[in-house]
Amino acid sequence: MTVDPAERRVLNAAKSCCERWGLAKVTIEDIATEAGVSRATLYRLFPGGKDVLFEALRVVELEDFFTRLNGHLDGVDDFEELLVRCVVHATLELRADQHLSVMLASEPGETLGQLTVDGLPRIIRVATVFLAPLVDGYLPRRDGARLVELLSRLVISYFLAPSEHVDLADADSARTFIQTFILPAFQPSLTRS
Amino acid sequence: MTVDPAERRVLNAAKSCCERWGLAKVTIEDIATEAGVSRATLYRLFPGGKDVLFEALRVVELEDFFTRLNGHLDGVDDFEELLVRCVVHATLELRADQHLSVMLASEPGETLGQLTVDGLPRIIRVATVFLAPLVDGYLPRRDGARLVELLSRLVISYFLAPSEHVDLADADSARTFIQTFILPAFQPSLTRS
DNA sequence: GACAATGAGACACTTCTTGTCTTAGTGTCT
DNA sequence: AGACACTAAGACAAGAAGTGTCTCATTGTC
Repeated sequence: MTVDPAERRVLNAAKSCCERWGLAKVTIEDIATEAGVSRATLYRLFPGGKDVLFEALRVVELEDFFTRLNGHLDGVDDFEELLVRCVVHATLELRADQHLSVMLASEPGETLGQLTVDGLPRIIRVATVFLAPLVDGYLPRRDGARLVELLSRLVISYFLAPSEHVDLADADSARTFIQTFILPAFQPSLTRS
Repeated sequence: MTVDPAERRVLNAAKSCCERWGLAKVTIEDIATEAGVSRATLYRLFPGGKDVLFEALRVVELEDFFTRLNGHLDGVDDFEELLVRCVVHATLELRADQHLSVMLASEPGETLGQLTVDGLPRIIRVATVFLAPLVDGYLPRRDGARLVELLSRLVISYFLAPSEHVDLADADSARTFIQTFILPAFQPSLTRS
C-alpha cells in the first residue's frame, strides 16, 4: 500500500492545482508542471490521464482521512466515547478540509456525487476497513460494519446540511445524539460496555 | 460615470469567476453564464472581449476602492489624522480584499504588474483624483499630488512586503511613520495645520 | 558499459474558445 | 396593431489549447 514518492508528488500537485483552479479547469500539463515532472512521466505513472489520476487522489485522500481519524482514537476504551470521538473528529476534519471546500464550491455536482452517490460505497468500505477493528471488541463483526456504515452516512449528511438540533462537531451534542439514536439500536448486541 | 446595470452584472460575474478559477482559466463563456447573459450581449457591452472586460473591471474596482476609502475620511479636519486614516484603511482594505489575494496567488506576475508597474500610474492617477480634494485645504495642489503619489507607493510596497518596523494597518505605527518620514518633507508647504 | 527512469519535444487528434452573424422572441412606446 | 430596441440561442469558421502516444538524448545507478 506504499505509494511511490514520485506518485505522491504528482498527487500533491494535482491536489494543489485543484484547489487553485477547480477540477474542471486543471490540465494534465498544469499538474505535470506543478509536480516538476514531464507530461510523459505523468502518463507513465497514471496511464489514463486525469480520470485515473484523480481517482487515485481520491483513494489516498480517503485513506489519509481515516489514518488521521484513527490517530485520535488511540487508547479509548469506552464504546460510547469511541463513537463520540469518531463523529466529532470526522466532522471537524470535514469542515476544516480546504480541498473539499474548494471542490464543493467550484464543482458541487461532481463533489457531492463523490460524497453521496457514486463515491459513498467506497467511503463506507474504507471506513469499515479502518474502523471495524476498533469496534471489534464491542460488537460482532457484522454489527460493527452496520454501525460504521450508519455513522458514516450520518456524519456526511450532517456535514453537508447542518441541523438546528444536532452539531456533530460538538462533543456534548454528539454524545446526546449517539446515546439517543445509535446506542439503543446496538445495545442488544453489545458484548461488553 | 454611472455604470449600466447589465454591465455591472457582467463585471461582478467576471470578478467572481476570477476568484474561483483565476484570470488565466476564465473564459468569456464562463462569465456570460455566471452573469446570466448571452455571449453576444457580453461582446456588445465589452467589444474586445476578455481584455476590455477585465480592464473595465480594474477601473471600477479601483474607483470602488477609493470611494470606500473616502467614506472613512468624512469629517476629519486634521492633516496628520487624515493621512493616518488614509494609509491605515487603504492597508486594511488591501489585506482584506478577497479578490486581490486570489489573484496574487493564482496569477502573481500579472497581478503584481497591475500593482507595481503597468498599473501603478493609473492607481496614482485615480488616487490623486479622489484624495487630492481632501488635502487641498492643507497643501498647494501640486504638493498634494506629490503626497498622494508618495503615500500610494508606500502603502502598496508595505502591503506587498510587510516590514518588521512598520505596520501601516496599525494607527499608532502609521502615525509614527507619517510623523517621521512624511510630514517633515511637506511641513514647509503646509498652508494650515 | 548495460540499465531503467526521465525530460524534452514532435505528432496527429480532439476539444475548447473565440468572435461574428443570423434568427426568433420579448417587452416598450406610439 | 406596428415599429422599435434589445436580447437569448445557437450556427459557424478559425484558431488555440489540451490530449495521448512516440522517439530520442540525458542522467544517474548498479
